Amino acid sequence: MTTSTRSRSDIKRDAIIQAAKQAFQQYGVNGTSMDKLAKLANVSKRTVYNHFSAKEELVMHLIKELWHKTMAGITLSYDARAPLHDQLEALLLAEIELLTGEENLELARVAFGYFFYNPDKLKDEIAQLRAQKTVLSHWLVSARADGRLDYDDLDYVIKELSYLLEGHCFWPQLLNIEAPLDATQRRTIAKRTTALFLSHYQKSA
Amino acid sequence: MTTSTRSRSDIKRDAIIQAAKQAFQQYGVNGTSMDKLAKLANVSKRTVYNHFSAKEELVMHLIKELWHKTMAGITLSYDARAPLHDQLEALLLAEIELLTGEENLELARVAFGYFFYNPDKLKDEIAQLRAQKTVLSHWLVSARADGRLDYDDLDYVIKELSYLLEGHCFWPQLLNIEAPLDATQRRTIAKRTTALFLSHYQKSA
DNA sequence: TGCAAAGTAAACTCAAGAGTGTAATATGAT
DNA sequence: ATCATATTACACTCTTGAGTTTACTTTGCA
Repeated sequence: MTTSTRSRSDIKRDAIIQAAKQAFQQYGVNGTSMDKLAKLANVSKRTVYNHFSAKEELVMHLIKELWHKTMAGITLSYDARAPLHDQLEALLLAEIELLTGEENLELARVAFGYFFYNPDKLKDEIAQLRAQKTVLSHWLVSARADGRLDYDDLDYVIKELSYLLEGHCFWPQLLNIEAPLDATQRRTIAKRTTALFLSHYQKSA
Repeated sequence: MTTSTRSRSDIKRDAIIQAAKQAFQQYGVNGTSMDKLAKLANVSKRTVYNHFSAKEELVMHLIKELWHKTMAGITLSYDARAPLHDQLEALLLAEIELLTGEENLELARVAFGYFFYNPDKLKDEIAQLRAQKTVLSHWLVSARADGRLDYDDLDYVIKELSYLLEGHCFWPQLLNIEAPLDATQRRTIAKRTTALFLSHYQKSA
């Protein structure tokens, strides 16, 4: 059957992609030669080039694939009747799950090694990333409009929250200097960050 | 005079170091060939190798030099009579100056590009870095002992403060996605971070 | 069985980059 | 003037890695 033919090719392709993902994370794009990659994928070098005409193409493919996986974003909107605390905690927890997700870290590591010395290319990507922060910002705006939060600079406040989360969940893991967080630790961070945030910004009637 | 002989050699040496510092930051260690470096330093390649027997030696020299410059740390201790707010703000501002200092960013960029795929080597360096956080931790311990702060987990609280500062002053600048902060911005961050922190942890006797 | 698409192995080209050897030159001290 | 030392230009070796060529094999389908 046609499925089968397509299948063999796809199996090879997947092997290449898997090997690339793993090798690029571990050794970096520059640290992974196409020969090494082919060996890791149990595939001949020529086959690699039959699927991806150049190394750069493979890199880009990976980044985009991982990016789309990560983009399965958060859906949660402001509820005027529920306690602020619970809502924010849930929202932060969702953000944390996103940050700590293996897909996100994988993406970050590959992209990072690739874009570190190409800040111009990087800026465009970051712009897209920032656009995604809208769930949190919607919630913050709604809560303020509802008279339950009191802050003046939305962007700054978003940064405060983001930096707290990223500091705990993203940078140390990206650099492999801290082990990935388990569910309990993630909950704790969501809780404490919520507490810290609300004790400063919740409107004291 | 001997000074003069030493001088010519030193001039060359300095030129090499300057060029390396600048090139390693801009293109990364791997992105800077020794030929390119020699050309940038206006020095023959052979002279580079006369001063540094290998590229790695040059990299290490740079990292150590920058490290020592950065280590001219902060001196500030807890004062039972002064307002908490003023003390913390001053302390944070000092930390911010350290983080945003060109030396620190230079160090970080070079080290980063170098250690990113050597997490093992990196861990040792980080250990030293963490040991330096003692000024802040002394202050926090003293203020709690004096009954003016209320927190349970010192390490966590230090992390909260560090992450807020790093998020604002370090990571974006490291990645060149945000312009360096001017004095006003630095003060603002110190102020707001102090406010956020104290509204949660100051003992409301 | 036979054909077409995909895969394979290995030798190849080409470029770049680390590091060396050497002979000639510049510089500063005596 | 002379001598030691540092610097230079440049050709060289060696290795690595990207991408190609070619001749051969496997696989699955008709």
